[in-house]
Amino acid sequence: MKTTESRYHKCLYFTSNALARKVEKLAIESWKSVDLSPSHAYVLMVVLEEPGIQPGTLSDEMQLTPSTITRLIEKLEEKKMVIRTTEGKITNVYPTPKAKELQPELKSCVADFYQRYAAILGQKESDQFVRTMGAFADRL
Amino acid sequence: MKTTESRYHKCLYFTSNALARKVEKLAIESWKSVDLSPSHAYVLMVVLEEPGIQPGTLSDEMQLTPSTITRLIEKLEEKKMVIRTTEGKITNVYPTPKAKELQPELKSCVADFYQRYAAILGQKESDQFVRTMGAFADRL
DNA sequence: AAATTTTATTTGCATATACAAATAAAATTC
DNA sequence: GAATTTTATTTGTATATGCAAATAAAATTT
Repeated sequence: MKTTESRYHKCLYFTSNALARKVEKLAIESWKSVDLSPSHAYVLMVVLEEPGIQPGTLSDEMQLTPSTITRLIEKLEEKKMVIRTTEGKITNVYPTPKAKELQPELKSCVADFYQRYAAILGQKESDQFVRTMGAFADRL
Repeated sequence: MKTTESRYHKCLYFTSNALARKVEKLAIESWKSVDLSPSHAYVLMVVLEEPGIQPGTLSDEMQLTPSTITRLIEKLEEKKMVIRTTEGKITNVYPTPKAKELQPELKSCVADFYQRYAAILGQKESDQFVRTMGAFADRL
């Protein structure tokens, strides 16, 4: 009897990547309606909640490198969702009116995404799982 | 009081990606000694365990797309770690003697990686966590 | 206040991955 | 057995992300 299908399923590397890829797919579906990737949508939502936030703060909060944040913001700027103002060495990122209009829709994407995975994984179980995963991630 | 640092930490999208990025970094360290990325090392290890394995099987097992598997194999071929033989529409991937020599070293990288995260997260806790994560990933 | 160091951001480049299309062979249907 | 469909793999292209270097401004030191 072959057991190939579970050969590396016990490894943290394999498993965390496989999970992230599957979650990514699910998330893409949920944010399709706003024509934004999940990453872009998250950045935008943070900017909406904290207008004028600096890229460095976004980088810290989202645990993405500054260069990645720059690229995400550039794209959002192209889409007229945010504007950047630079004064000296600091940059502030503000949502545009267009982004503010979109905010309810973004919130419904969050809700849709949550519904999707809670439906599959269970509400309590998935909540607990996300908490645990967050705690493990913080420790690494 | 600001709570920005945990704003999206409750979301499966954010958390699974953050975890995967951190695990990736840890894994890169562990495989540095064999000059292979974790993905390449995993493919190679599967090929070593199952010489002649087909790309499609690797794709199924590793839950990566066929095109990604092709690229990973190409790189391993450049590094003279595997050879491909094609007969009709099927391709078989075999480890080279060089790869076979490296096998013990690869195994010690796996062990090193496990040690690293078990040291941080705890052995039992991390084992349990990986099992849980695998189960959730399978359900998605 | 000039020189140095630190901080914030962006840019250049590299890598991993995916999707869709292309290719080509095998299997199935008629 | 010819035509069609399915299967296996590769290729072209796009995206997300990171690291290291470049820029440039602010803060600190001397």
